[in-house]
Amino acid sequence: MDEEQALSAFASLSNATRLRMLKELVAAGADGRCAGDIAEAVGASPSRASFHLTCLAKAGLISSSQSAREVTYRAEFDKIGALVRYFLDDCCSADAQIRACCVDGNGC
Amino acid sequence: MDEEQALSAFASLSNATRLRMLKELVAAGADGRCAGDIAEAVGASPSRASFHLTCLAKAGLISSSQSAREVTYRAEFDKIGALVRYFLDDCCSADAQIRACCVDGNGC
DNA sequence: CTTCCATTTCAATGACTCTTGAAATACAAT
DNA sequence: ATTGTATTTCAAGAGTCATTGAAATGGAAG
Repeated sequence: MDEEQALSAFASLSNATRLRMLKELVAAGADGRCAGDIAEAVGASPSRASFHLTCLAKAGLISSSQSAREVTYRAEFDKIGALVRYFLDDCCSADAQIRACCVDGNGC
Repeated sequence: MDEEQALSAFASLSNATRLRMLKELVAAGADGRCAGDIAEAVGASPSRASFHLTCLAKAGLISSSQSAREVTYRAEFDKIGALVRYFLDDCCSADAQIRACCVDGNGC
């Protein structure tokens, strides 16, 4: 993960529709979910859903695969973890207070 | 931390100038740094620096205090940690693989 | 082969974001 | 008082992003 990828990922996460889509896909696990289901889950029109899913995919946070006429999207768990790690280590200098906050959740 | 705050925070982090500013401020620790120093560190004009610092402050990731004619900005360590925690817990369903990735950094 | 379904692409529009330089504010020093 | 320094505010312009609905693609089923 480099700065450019991180910026793209953060831009993806700065939109409510996309954040909810990612949430749906993480919850769906390794099997993922097809485009139409995700669209319905977040209340987006097909074209709007496609737009935002493409954005998340370009950022590397999700991936897609086609089978028959359905397109299945999946969360890229490693990439998501790598983003958090990049942020904690490279942007936040591996600061102990920040890490304690987000790992233990001790009163932050 | 709620969704609206997280979206605002992610939007703040999606710009290179601001991401670098945050990095400077985390590295600077609790004492923070004054606006001019931050501007110089990231290579931004005064007005551009002010614009981006205001953006980070509105998102709650940094705070400011004025003394004489200098304005000192500081990273809000707790808020930064809370953002990461919100992302891991609420957006990523506290997923174990993602957490392992970002905490241990085991091969992600 | 025609119709249906899932999804993407496209074009148009409006809204937002970023940058720039100039002007304004506010304080300190001479 | 005047000058200088630190920072913010403002207005204009370019660029990017989001939404909409219509059209296109491509596979499945009758």
